[in-house]
Amino acid sequence: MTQRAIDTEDKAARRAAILRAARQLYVADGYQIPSVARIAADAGLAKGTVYLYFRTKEEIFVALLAEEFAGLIDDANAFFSGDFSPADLPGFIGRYVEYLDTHPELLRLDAMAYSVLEQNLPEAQLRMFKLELTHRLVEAGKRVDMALSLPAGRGTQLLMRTYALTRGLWQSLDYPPAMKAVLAAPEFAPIRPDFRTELLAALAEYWRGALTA
Amino acid sequence: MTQRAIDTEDKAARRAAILRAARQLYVADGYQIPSVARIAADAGLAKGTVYLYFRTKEEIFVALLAEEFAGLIDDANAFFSGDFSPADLPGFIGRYVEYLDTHPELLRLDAMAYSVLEQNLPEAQLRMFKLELTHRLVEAGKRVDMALSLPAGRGTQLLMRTYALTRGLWQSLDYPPAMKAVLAAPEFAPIRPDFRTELLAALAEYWRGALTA
Amino acid sequence: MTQRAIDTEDKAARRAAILRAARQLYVADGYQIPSVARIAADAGLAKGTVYLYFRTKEEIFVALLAEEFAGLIDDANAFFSGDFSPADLPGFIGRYVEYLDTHPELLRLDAMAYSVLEQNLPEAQLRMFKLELTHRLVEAGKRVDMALSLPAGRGTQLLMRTYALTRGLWQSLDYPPAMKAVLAAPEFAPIRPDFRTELLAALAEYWRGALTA
Amino acid sequence: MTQRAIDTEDKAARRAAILRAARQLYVADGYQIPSVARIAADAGLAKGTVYLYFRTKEEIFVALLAEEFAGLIDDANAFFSGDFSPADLPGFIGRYVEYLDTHPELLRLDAMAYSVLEQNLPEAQLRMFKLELTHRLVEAGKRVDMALSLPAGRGTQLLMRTYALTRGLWQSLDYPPAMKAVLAAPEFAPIRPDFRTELLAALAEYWRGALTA
DNA sequence: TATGAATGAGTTTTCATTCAT
DNA sequence: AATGAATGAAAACTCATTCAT
Repeated sequence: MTQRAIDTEDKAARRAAILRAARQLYVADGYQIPSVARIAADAGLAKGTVYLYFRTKEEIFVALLAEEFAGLIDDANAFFSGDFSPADLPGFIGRYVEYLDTHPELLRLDAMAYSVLEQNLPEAQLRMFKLELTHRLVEAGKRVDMALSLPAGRGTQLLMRTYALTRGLWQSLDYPPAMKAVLAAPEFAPIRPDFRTELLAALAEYWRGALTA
Repeated sequence: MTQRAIDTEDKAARRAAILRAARQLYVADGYQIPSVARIAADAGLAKGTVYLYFRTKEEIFVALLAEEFAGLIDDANAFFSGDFSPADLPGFIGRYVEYLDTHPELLRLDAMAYSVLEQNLPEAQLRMFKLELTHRLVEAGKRVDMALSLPAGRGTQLLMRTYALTRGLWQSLDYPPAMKAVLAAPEFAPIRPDFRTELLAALAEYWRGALTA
Repeated sequence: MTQRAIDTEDKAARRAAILRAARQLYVADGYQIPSVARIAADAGLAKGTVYLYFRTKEEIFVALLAEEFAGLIDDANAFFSGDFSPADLPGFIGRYVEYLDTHPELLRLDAMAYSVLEQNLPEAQLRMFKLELTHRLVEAGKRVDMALSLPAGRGTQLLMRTYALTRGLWQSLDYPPAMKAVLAAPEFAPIRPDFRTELLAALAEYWRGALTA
Repeated sequence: MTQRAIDTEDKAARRAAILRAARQLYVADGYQIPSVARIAADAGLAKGTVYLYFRTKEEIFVALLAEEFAGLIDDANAFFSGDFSPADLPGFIGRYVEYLDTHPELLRLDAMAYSVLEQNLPEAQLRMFKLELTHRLVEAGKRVDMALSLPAGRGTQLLMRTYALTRGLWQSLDYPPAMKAVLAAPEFAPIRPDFRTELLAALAEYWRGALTA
């Protein structure tokens, strides 16, 4: 990859390579943010080149998060696009959990977002990220409103609360690899239910409460 | 503070001074973990002295977290101690939210727990922390079981899910000071409801769904 | 050992306990100089107490070295005390090597002497150490002179050169435990003869040359 | 030195500058290993730059030692290269002592080798260092074998013992600058012969004994 | 005498970012 | 555009020594 990326397509490929390397290393390293040097090496680029595509390291990870969230919301959108009746709700929840299950880095990156990224990111970039996210979320909320005949804004609210429950449970139930063995001991059983099962149950309860008059 | 902490009481005071300094700096610094040097200076001690009371920096913050959680759970316990009828549930939720409101650093410290502490903390210390937490939680869960005539274990489950929703919402709705002005703009309204109001509403929905046959 | 050491005997016992602990830890730690805290703990004393017996940490190790050297020289003295004919020389060398073999910390402490102790030790203390050593050495040299009918001073010279060859070979042939496995590979054979064998051979050659007209 | 070392030659110059600074400071500091910060400053580089050329501080000093030894052995090789008769042996010893005399840091660095480097150096690096050293030594040994018609391996042995005697005498006779004045007193005369004279005499004795049937 | 609490100097290494080439 | 050499701030932790009790 010594050649120069002249046209837009090449540039997008470089950018994507950086993001891919960042994601892969983040996961491989046990969810420690990798150094720029490693990301660059993994993407087959020089360190300086990374800074032609992202102004700071945080920007890389924000872009990653944006991608992840976009994927999650798009998937929800797709579900609510077609015909939908309230009876399909369990199907939605199931698919949502399924999506999270097949995108394991999403919730891990997310846990980093609050405590690390938002603190160091220049305001303008955080603003952009949040704005895009809001747009997508509101858009998805509207579809929920329609699908379930809810008052305007209610869908967005439900989705936010759904995601809040999700991220909260994840952080309560996910542990670093080294801890897993330790927590397998029976005295920890109460705090070690399976994340997926727990999330399904909790979301079912929440939605039931939310949609009950 | 050239005086020496000889007896147990004085030592506890020193320990408390370190924790106080750590907590205060963490909040003042915009939720960045402060350096040991700053903690020591703030506590009026030399750097080395801090290491007489805590083996590592992480240990300081784990102790802080343990304190915070203990306070929260104790408060819940107190509520469920006396006579309690299911009709008092809104009162419980209200008090819970109130407690969080008067202990603003709790959720901020908590956000650090997953991403920072669990990665760096020696296994033995993390284990102790989790074990104590589990004990308290299970104990509180039992009281909930009794108060609401629930099957064994259900109370713990409800409390965990309640806290998950809480921490998830907090991370979605809390922003660094610098961002608050930016997000006051109307286009961000959907993602900027007041945390307290939002939490009350979301918990009401969750508990309603959870306790509904 | 909480009692106070009032009389001289008790004091000597304390001092000896410190030296014993220092020697033992030095050997146990793979020849790293242990911290004063560990020495104190191992000797059953408080840290501060160690400083009642030795002004600095270096002083402890110099005292240790002095003990070791005294033992070595005394042993040589004992050998040359009785009737002695030049034909007994191989016996002397054998006994000398034997002594080193049964006092494995001697040469290890010695290797530390030049590079560490002599640099940090206050002049007065180093002076005392060297003076005592010189006295013993000259005394032993005199016995050698007599035993072998050598001109005055020659025995001291021979002993110094003997020890020089010894310490030099030791440093060339001794390795940290971790390296021993590595150096067992055949390509290192030339630099890995057995120390004892090598020393015996080298000393035999040296003395032969030295006593040959 | 804001200029960048792009090509191999410039890089070698940087590396050399670091080594030069390290050597000079080691000697100037009274044979204490200097901090990386001081080495960098002395070499006109930033601290981080040093780590572009050496992975650890120990690596710097091992490189220094390797250079010194290579120089010494090469010099011996040069001597034994041409025609050589056993009668030239005093010439060899003289030249060897001469070389040490003109490279005063060699033996001082060497004293550091055993006690400091071998304890902290990663195994792989120590292995490489020892391997290179062994190769050079064996090579030189072979030349000695040929020159003196000795059985295979005997030359290497003689060289090792020669160096052992050298390093041992050095450590017995070299003192930190502060001590020199003190030891000038007449009572220390027996342990203060001139190193050079002493080494010449001792080596002559050793080689005489070694080559005598 | 004995203790052990307190001190704070001292050092290696990492790594995001810049900028000369 | 791309490179990668150079930078230097930043931070945790150790430990010999002191001295109040």
